Amino acid sequence: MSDNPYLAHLNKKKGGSSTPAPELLAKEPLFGFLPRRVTSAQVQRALESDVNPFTKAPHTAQYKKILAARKKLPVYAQMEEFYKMFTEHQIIVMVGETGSGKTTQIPQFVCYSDLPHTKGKLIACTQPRRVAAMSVAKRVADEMDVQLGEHVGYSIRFEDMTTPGTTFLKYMTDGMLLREAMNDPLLTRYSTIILDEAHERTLATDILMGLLKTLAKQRSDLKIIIMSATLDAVKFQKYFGIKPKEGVEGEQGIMQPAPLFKVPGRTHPVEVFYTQEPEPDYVEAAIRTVLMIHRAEDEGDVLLFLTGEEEIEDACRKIKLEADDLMNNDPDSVGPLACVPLYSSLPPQQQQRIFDPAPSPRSGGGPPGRKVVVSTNIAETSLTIDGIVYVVDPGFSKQKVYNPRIRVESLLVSPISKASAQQRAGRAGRTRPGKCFRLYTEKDFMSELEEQTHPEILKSNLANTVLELVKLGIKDLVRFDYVDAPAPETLMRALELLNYLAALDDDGNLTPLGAMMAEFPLDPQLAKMLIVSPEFKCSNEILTVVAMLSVPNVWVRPPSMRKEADAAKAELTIPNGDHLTMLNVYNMYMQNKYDKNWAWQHYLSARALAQAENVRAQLERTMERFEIELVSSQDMRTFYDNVRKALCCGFFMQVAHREGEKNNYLTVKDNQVVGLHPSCGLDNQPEWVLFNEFVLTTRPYIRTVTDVRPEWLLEYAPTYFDLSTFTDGETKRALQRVINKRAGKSEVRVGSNGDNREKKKRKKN
DNA sequence: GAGCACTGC
Repeated sequence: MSDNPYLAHLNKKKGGSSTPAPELLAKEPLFGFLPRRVTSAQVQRALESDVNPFTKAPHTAQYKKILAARKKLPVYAQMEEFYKMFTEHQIIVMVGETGSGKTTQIPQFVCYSDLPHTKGKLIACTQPRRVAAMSVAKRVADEMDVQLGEHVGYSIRFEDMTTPGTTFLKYMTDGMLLREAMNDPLLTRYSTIILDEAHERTLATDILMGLLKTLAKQRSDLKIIIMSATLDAVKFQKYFGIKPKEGVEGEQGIMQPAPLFKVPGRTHPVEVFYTQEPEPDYVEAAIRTVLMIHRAEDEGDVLLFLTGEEEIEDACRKIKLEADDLMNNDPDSVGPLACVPLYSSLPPQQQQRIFDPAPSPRSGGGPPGRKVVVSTNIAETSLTIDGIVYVVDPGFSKQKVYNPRIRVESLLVSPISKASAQQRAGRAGRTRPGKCFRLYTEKDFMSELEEQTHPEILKSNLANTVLELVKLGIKDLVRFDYVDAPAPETLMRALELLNYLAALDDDGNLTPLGAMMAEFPLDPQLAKMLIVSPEFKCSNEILTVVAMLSVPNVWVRPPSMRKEADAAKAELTIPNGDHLTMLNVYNMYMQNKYDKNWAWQHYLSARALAQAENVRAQLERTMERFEIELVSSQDMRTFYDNVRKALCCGFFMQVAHREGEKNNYLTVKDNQVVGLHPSCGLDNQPEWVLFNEFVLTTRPYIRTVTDVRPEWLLEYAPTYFDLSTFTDGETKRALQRVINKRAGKSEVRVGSNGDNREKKKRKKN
């Protein structure tokens, strides 16, 4: 038997169902607990104990206080039902609406059943976002009366707040668990894995669901809980269903859906209103509705959902102007209004303003003030604002769309799903009964909106994901058991890219280079150029470029100071490439670190630059692990050329050739007509450019662009630039000329005809 | 001569 002290006792006594002596329980609250066979009565007794069963320290007064609050959570009342289901099944789907306490309580329930601390195992609970993983872990550590980072911890990128050997309950981002799976495909450290917020369908959660479904068959000791919102539960139940007679010849197993554990939420009712007719201009209608609420509805704050920064800032200005007018015209019935914008690129300090209280009445006894938060989707999932009573939902959000044919992800304002509309409405009922005004007709809601928002896996470029899956040992990507399978063309595009980058061989097997690439938290193109950069004596520089490309835009351009911002940018610009400018910006930032105001004075985001520093350090550690040298060229004549050459090794598939005159480029092979983005710092329009991204806004643009030489492309990516694979056109002819010229040059050396001399002469002019 | 919905490694 194991060295489990509780079990050891049990074996001596033969049978542990009789109630143990109180003195024993006082010292060993977990006495008599059988792993995975505990009852809610046992657990409740342990919870009431004066001794912490995990630390053996006496419980604090705070513990008792929190416990009293926990007992009021809906999920607490269903503890017995939970243990019964958990004991009997390997996989459970759980539905718990907001306020049910599922995220904090269920993992603790599992701890008492798994007793992971006696077996050196852990329980993992994944979250789609870092802040959630951190804050929930803190809360649960308090509830369990332990230090955060000891028995209960969290693990997110850049921060591992766990103690190996001590931590047995770990909250983590879904991406982190996926990373761990790449090095331990059986996830042997875990006794139970809980995927929380599965309905959000992040890429990582979707891949994890596929892995866990397979893993459940290989590891009978592993338990899995999928926690989600109501609408998705049936889909997950079916996906994780089992055929009882699977494998038995001649038997047609009947699919048994995974059991559902359902816990009610604790929210207030929200009354939903629709418009009679469709609204032609949703922004105008939204502003009108907010003002109507302000004039006619009882006290309570308003949350308005719009799609982006510009729209939000614009709406805030208009609402403020009109609300001030209303108040001045009718001070006895209309109170003051504060309008607060909210979107992710807003500095944290300004984001905090959403938590400010509503303005007070202008005079004692006057009409109350009201706060209006105008937000992107960030307020739908990531941030909750208490005190919201009214929600205005125009029914749109910006959504990512991926077009595998031209390999471009773009953002498109699109109608939201029913699930999303429901989530938005719910934001009105967190503190008291509320109202939701939908700026579309009920008929449109019923018949036009999709049930669910498309999962990320259907909207993304999967190059990264495919590399991860191959690293995970998934052989047949097309037949992998996805919850929702991506378009075959998306997978083909990803495989093609990875093959050109030599991460996969022609049979789709991972190459040693690909295995290394998969270890970097980067897109494959970036990982590739980082790994090859020592060959060009510029790994220090490429590491910086890669870090800068991994963080949000560092340039700040306030609408009122565009000229100044552009001038500041011009001073830092390196004329033959935006990538080189990024390198320069980072180096200048590091040189001026003693000056706290440097970033601000140069219209740069200090936050983004600090992030780049952080990413750079993390990538540097991974490079050390693989003994990839950090080197720089001392020769200033070749310094930037080396960087440009290394860029070609990763991004040779993202090259465009100038055709015709003003700002007209054609992407190589895909033949998309694009223009240099206005933010581009190139001083002329070079014939060949390499770009980091292709964006589709008012017209197709390429952004973050560097001037490259066609000779480099032919030399470092001969397979991709094999001319027999090109369609006829100016690009092919231009490349052919380069090849002819090179051949000609070598012929000149052996003494050649006048044609080549003629060509050389032309080139000089 | 334009923009950055939101996450994550």
